[in-house]
Amino acid sequence: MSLRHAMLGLLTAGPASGYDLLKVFEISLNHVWPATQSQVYAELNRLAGAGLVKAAAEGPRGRKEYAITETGIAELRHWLTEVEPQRTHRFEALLRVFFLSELEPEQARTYLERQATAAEEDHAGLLELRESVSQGDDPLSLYGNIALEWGLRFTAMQREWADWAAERVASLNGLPAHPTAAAPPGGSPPSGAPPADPQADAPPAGRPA
Amino acid sequence: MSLRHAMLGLLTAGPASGYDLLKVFEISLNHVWPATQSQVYAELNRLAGAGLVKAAAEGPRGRKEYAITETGIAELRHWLTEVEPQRTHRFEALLRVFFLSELEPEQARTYLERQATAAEEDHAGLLELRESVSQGDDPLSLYGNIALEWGLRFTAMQREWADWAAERVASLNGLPAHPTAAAPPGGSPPSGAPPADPQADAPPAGRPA
DNA sequence: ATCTTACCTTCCTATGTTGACATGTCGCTA
DNA sequence: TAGCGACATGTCAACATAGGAAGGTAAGAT
Repeated sequence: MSLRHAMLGLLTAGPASGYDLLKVFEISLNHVWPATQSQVYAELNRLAGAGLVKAAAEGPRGRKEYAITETGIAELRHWLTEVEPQRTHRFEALLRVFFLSELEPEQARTYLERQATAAEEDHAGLLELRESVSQGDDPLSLYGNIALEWGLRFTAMQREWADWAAERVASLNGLPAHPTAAAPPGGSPPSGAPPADPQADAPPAGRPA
Repeated sequence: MSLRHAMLGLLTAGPASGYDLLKVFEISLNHVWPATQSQVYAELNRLAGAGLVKAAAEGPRGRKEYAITETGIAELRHWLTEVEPQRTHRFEALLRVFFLSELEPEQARTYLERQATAAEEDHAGLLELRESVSQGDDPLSLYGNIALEWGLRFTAMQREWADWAAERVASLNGLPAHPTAAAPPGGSPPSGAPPADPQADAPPAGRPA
């Protein structure tokens, strides 16, 4: 039940309405723990029923603000410290890789290259995000920055892996080499984007001691 | 509906029963796309109803083998090439990071250190897996290797990030430095484990061009 | 000969998740 | 002042996921 705790966590920053929380989910939590409107409102009512949050104020258009209670904070802390995080994840993009042998090698390479592009776009988006919040008057909190850093490293890793994999598929199938990533339509090379892997044959992951 | 396609994908390797598929999910697909028994059997029936697989044989103990049909293969290819992979993921371990400010810095560091340990264990498990399959008579298929490489890079990244984050939390809160990872109980340093980040202040992710 | 351990499927309940639909309010502006 | 867009909540049906109970069969070990 992570949704519940995500909402409790958001409410520690101050009272908010379902609508407010929804915005946060859409904007900043979307790639970490997506939630829909129906989930948020329903969970808010359950949370209130369980005494973990309480209605704090009523606003203009039927707006209802909720605040986290002491019980709610205790529950959040308990979750953070005592409950084991779930270890299994679902990676649809990776699942597909297992079955890429059903396609022609060139199609497989196309798929991997698309993954690389997508990862690079995500990476660029996060870099922008970092800039925009750094310029605000108060710097992102420590933990916000740590989470952002995770995103940067993850997207960089994805990009490098997909590039490596695409090249491997190509070279093992005698496909013509691609012109080392067609220059982006913008013109000058974007700085801050993770560079492609230098060599394609030696995976750098399981490093020697 | 990725479960459906995962099952189709597995059936391209040859006919199998629900039980067989279940084993594959438990053993090799568990960290990519977990599935339960109730899901697998139910989906198999739906798949058969939709003509994407067909009952191929009846075995000893009520065992029913299914084989993928032409329609099924076409559907799998369609999914691989035409359907956009889902871009949003749920990372519970990362979600928690957003709310770590609710804890004492030392507790937050403990959490991050546990993440680092878990990532290292996962990494070690994958290295073992790679050894065990490399020693088998036929090498893992190209795409199996590519997926495995993803896992190795992912766990290495997680480990490095968590180490970095734990140190950052400590240093920004004046916590005593830990003795650079207590020596593992085994004795000699394990080779193959990803090394800790050299310096703790300069995140290497958003590399300059 | 019996016992245990896999093998193998079906059914059930509870919970989580999605997407759509329904409903209404307030503030701005053409 | 009419209309539009943002604000704001609620409900519903369908599907996905988790976990377990129940039931039975075959093979191998003691």
